Amino acid sequence: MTILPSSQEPRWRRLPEERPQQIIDAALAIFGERGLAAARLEDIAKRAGLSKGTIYLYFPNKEELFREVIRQTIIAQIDRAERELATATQQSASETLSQFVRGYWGYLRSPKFAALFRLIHAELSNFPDLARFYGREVIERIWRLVTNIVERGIKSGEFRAVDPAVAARMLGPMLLMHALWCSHRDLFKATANKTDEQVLEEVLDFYLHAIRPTPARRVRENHSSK
Amino acid sequence: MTILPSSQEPRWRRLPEERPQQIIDAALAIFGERGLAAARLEDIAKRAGLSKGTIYLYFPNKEELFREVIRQTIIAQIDRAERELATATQQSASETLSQFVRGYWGYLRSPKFAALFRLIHAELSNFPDLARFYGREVIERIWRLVTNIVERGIKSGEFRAVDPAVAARMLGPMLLMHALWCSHRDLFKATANKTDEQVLEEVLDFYLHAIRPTPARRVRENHSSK
Amino acid sequence: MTILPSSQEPRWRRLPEERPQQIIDAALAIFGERGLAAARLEDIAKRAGLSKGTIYLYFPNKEELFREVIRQTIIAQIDRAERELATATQQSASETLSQFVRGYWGYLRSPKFAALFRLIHAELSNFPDLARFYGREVIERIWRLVTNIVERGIKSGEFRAVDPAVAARMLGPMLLMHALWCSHRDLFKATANKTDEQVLEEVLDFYLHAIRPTPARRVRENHSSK
Amino acid sequence: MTILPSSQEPRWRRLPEERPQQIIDAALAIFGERGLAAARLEDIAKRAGLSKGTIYLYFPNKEELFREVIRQTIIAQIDRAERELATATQQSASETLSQFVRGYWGYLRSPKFAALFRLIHAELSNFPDLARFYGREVIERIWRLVTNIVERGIKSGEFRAVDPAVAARMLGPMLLMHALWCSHRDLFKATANKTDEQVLEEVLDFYLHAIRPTPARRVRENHSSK
DNA sequence: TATGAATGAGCGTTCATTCAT
DNA sequence: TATGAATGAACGCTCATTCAT
Repeated sequence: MTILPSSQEPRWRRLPEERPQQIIDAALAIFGERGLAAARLEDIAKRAGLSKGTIYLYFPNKEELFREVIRQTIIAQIDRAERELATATQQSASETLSQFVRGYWGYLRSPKFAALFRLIHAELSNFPDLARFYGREVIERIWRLVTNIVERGIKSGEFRAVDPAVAARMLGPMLLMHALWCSHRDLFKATANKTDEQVLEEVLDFYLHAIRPTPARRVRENHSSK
Repeated sequence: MTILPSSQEPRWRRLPEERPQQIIDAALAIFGERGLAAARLEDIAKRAGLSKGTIYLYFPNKEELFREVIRQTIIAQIDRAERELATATQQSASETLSQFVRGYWGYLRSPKFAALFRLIHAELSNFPDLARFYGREVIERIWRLVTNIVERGIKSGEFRAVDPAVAARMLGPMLLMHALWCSHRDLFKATANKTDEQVLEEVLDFYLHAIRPTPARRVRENHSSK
Repeated sequence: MTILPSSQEPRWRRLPEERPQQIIDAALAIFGERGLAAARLEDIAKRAGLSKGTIYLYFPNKEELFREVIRQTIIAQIDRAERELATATQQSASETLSQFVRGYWGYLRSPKFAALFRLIHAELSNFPDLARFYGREVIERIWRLVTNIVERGIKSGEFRAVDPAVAARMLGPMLLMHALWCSHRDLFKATANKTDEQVLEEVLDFYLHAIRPTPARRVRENHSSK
Repeated sequence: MTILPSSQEPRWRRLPEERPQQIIDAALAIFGERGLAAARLEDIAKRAGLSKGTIYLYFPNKEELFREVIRQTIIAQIDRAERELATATQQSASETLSQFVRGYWGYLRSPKFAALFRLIHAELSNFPDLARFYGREVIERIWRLVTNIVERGIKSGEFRAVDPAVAARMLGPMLLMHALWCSHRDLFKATANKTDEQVLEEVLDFYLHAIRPTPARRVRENHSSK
């Protein structure tokens, strides 16, 4: 910005505009590790490279910081998802699904998601508005998205005639829990000796099997569950 | 101090042996609501109908109480599961699976599980030993159990030739997340207008579809789960 | 209470029933010295021989402690005044007045009053309810009391025909400010080399002169007290 | 920094010389409302239309600012009084007294005095030097002034033979407390339905009655104030 | 065994003070 | 000269833990 930054311009000190995000990032990390109550403002400040008091220049108190952390993280995740989907070329439903799953998996495996998941669940009862926001803007959004893909697959004959809304509900849980397990391979043997890619493929494969077309047509099927 | 009332005191207000369990039950409830850090010993005592100091007669401190709560709850869950399985008559794999799922679902929908799940996840990083214990004794145990059932089903031709360990890993997530959603119908539209039974059937049906035999060979299937 | 307090009964630990008053006394002293905002709870606790946390067993917070200190101090002053007046034998108005003034002066010269006066005035705007309470229960009460005495004196011919309510209003200020000055002889020369008694007599004498009967009629009296 | 706008800048936004007084005025107001400890530098700055840091260009710290506020306010009051007295034409002692009282009353009823009074009393013990300064330069000065007037009145036969120093001490308290009461008519019924003028007249009248000549000698009095 | 008053370390929050711009 | 972002010491308040009864 400045023209001719003379050689000894010593330092630029972080821009105040970055502060809120710096703090939110640090806070998400600490809150994620310790939970709301056990997290110490001092640690958040230290992690953000600031002093305790500075946080209060940008957030009125710990709880509001927490809310903002959750809100921002949710919003960031929505934005990310939307940007990703925007670039999705239209292919077969299976391919679309596969592409979506890979993108989603990337997010589920990030530390930000792990923290968010823990916080949302741990504080569900104390912050019902945040939980509602999360349910509406994240869970349901993904659910509707997958529902659409499945619907398309059914129409095209790629998938069997499941209730798309029901089928869509099954995908998230499998991905999510497997991602959590992959984040703690030391704790859960199930995924201990598999790579992320393997696990992902197993989930996707299993899911596609569940919605693969029933071959029959006229073939005498009677496996109607229940 | 009191003079005289020597021999015949009505001495058994409550069996002291019950105390620890009383406290643990109260603690699980409070910890489940508030989390470890935010839970107040005073509230736990009140809920147990005792006074604060009494807790220290049975547990050395808050953290140890927490550990014991988690341990006991996990152990109780294992016992319960084993007792349940002991009574299981051996039938087709599908029927066994169905029966297991129904029993498991009952547990997943109980408030004790909800509390345990939240606590384990919230304190994962602070109590890795508990998390490991949980992973080993609960997650893996169930995983192996389902693996066995699936293996049996494959052998009997009821299920397709999946990797049973992989297939087994898929069941828990779907049940668990759906149980959580059912516990918060106000937050998640997906299960809002379904009964628990409907949801359970949907999951089971979806799961069985995923492992139903590939019709390819010959179209002679007749396993109709349930 | 205990019969036969055996010799080595080691200590009786202060009775919890005394705690609130202990704290209030200490608080009045510290608040009086430093004011509400500058007083540190820790100092109040130390002065009461307790630890910081103990205060919170009896008062919900600093402000409420302050209110209670003021309330109690006001009430104690009212009680004291009423007890004193109860023993007052009915004599001439002058004598009654003199007796009242001497009693009031004793209170005005006590450190409790000095603290109360400072606090009430310093926090007037922040605690209008307390100020109102003080005005109603202390200032006005004394005012009415003196009004009555003056009225009696007028009827009996001891005093001139002043408006008794107006005359009554003049007494308090003179006593009060002189008491304050006497509490700070180092600061105010005016009372530096006089004893409390002298000052008191001067005020009383001056006041009685102000309401002494106008000689007019024909009576030629000159009972100037003292 | 800026290139070109060289010579003709409109350079005198506000004279820096005014700054200290601006700050002192704002500080007196805020200190008066909140007290020393509870007043926030930020609020003082805002009230002065400046930013927090600027105060430190003129005062080394909060306490020194406070001292300066008190000192300046006291000095201003002295100046004001002296200027006023300088214009006083010499008349009868009663008239001089009356004139003085009216001027003094005007000051006592001003918000500046109310603030000063509260602050001096609230911080008496923490700033004994200021209290001494106030006692010497304000209280005693007025005391001596009134003493002189009374002395003159005694000599002229307008007043009875009181100890002028004693009589002088009685005036301030009555005026001061009545002024305070008039500032809080909502709190003190005594002055609720009187105008400032009425109250002032009542005080003056009462005071003059107290020092009116004793009729004893000969019943030739004619001073009746006003 | 059970109580609950007392303690004091610990943390959230405020705000006087500093300092780079 | 003026700003206001940043700091960190200080203090109110909480609550796990202790202990006399």
